[in-house]
Amino acid sequence: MPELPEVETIVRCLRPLVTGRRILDAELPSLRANGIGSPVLRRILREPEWSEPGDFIEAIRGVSIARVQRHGKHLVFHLSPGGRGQSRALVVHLGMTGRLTCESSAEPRTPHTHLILSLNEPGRWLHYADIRRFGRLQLVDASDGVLSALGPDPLEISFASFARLLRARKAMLKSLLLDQRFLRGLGNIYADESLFRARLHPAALAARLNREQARRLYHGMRETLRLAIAAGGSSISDYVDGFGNAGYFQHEHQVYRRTGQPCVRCGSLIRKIVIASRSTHFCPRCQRAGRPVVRPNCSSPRKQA
DNA sequence: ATCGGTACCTGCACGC
DNA sequence: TGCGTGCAGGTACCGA
Repeated sequence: MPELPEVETIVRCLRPLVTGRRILDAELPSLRANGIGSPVLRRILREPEWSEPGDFIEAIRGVSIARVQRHGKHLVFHLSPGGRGQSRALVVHLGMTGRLTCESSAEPRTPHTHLILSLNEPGRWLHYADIRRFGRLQLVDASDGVLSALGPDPLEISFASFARLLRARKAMLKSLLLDQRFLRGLGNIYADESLFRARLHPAALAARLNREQARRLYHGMRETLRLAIAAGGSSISDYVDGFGNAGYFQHEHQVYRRTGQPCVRCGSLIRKIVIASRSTHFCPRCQRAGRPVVRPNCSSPRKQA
């Protein structure tokens, strides 16, 4: 699942390969397979102003990629000229199984390849594939504010600001960390790993944290993300970087998908519960801080592995 | 403000 | 072997 560290890894792979390159052409293989107006493609290409996918191709043909940035879990390709005197960008969200890779062929590598961009560099194509099609491609104007609804980046926010945000929210920590309007970039893996490092119970209420606990969460979250980026992200099922290589942070997970295995810190067995409709992994002994006195009905215990 | 539930979507593990 | 079922979780949306 591409979360902040995976998207950051992909951006770092692709940046030197595509920056300054011109998009010579774009192909939509699912268009060939499903026909014009296919609902499949319309869902992937989130762009209500385009009446036909062909308009999307027309809009990015011939433009250059000025720079590539990560914004939360989104990849942002800034385009120039943007058209209509605007500053435009191609925004890519990889959903759960999305892959964005640099390839040496224009031929789709998988049956789930949805977009292929040919660049003005011999033997260099950008492929977008997504098995489960939760990912989205979107052309936006800089003024659109599509990305401005997201919260601050966890690696950029100061502790003072983070503590202020926490105090203002009553929600459970796990729910909050998954909320992209609160912080942008964390998903299920790194929310669980961050809470473990911070030794905080996932059902603890944000506003009830004391300063020391807030500080542990702040640093636990940032350390987790930095280590994950250094390891090239976590490859659980589908994730690969811009070169098609798997990451290896999954080998360093301390709680995520380790249900029933001993805690690396105390040896207690890792438990799995459900919070915010998401499987949540934690150590019942290390992560007592802030745990609810009465177990909330939304965190009913599930089967142990 | 915050929650649960549902929809979207495919591959895989599982039990029978 | 083959079939049905549950699970995985990103965002969007609805209703409470």
